[in-house]
Amino acid sequence: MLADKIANAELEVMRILWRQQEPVSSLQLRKELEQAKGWGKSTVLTLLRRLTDKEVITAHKREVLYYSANITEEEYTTFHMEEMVDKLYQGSAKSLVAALVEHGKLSDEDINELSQYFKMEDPK
Amino acid sequence: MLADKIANAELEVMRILWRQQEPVSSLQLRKELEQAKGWGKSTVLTLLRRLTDKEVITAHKREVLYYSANITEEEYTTFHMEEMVDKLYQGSAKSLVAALVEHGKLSDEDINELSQYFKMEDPK
DNA sequence: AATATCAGACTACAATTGTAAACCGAGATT
DNA sequence: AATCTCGGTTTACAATTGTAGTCTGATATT
Repeated sequence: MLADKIANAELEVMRILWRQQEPVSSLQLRKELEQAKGWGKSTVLTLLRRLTDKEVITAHKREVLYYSANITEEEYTTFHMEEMVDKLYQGSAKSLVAALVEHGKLSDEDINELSQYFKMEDPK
Repeated sequence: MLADKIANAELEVMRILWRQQEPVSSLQLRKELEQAKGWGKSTVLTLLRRLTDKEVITAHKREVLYYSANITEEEYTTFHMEEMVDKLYQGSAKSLVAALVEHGKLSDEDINELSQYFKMEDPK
């Protein structure tokens, strides 16, 4: 519902939550993000608050706060993919794929695998 | 060079410039954008100034100012596509295409056409 | 010449974002 | 009891963005 607008920095937080199935404690989030991104404690907590405000995540109180995502990574990803297809390729996913091929972003193997994949799809 | 960060509103301006081959006058840009987006004169001129500052477009003085893009739409599109593949699919264009298929964003026809297209690619 | 018009420059201002310092209250330590 | 620690909250602050009002100088009009 609320893939509203997740800022880039906020997305880093989401990534960690998505990689976990269970709620993640503020402590762990801080540890990972201070490590990975060099962010200070306040920075991480601010991002968590903003995400909570946006209702993208929910906080559960225990000894410390635990956070869990309200949207799955796939929901978010899909949402943005569509946005980009609309924005950059006027809604034509085909154009996007064609452009990927043009620019050599798909290797021969990729194309082979995808061809196979295509055949299996749409069993209609 | 400078696909730096084109804001969404600025992108609307770029679209018009890209659809034209020749430089476009401020007057025409204003007319089209006031029409299409309901923006006021100052808004359009501000966007033009910001794009000029970012060196994404160049202004040429005549009777009025004429603007032309410094990057092509394709350059911009490619840039952002890559960004998204990295950001959402850890650099795997294949995953992106697979997701498009999963989500039914590619019709049977699309897939057929693309299969053909694939075969013709990579003549290596 | 006096004045109206209008393109373009300058200024504005709230919302969002990246990044964090300051502070506060409860539990741990002396 | 006094103090230290440390999660969590509040406040901060510059940059970017969306959106535009105001000012200025040149050209057009009377």
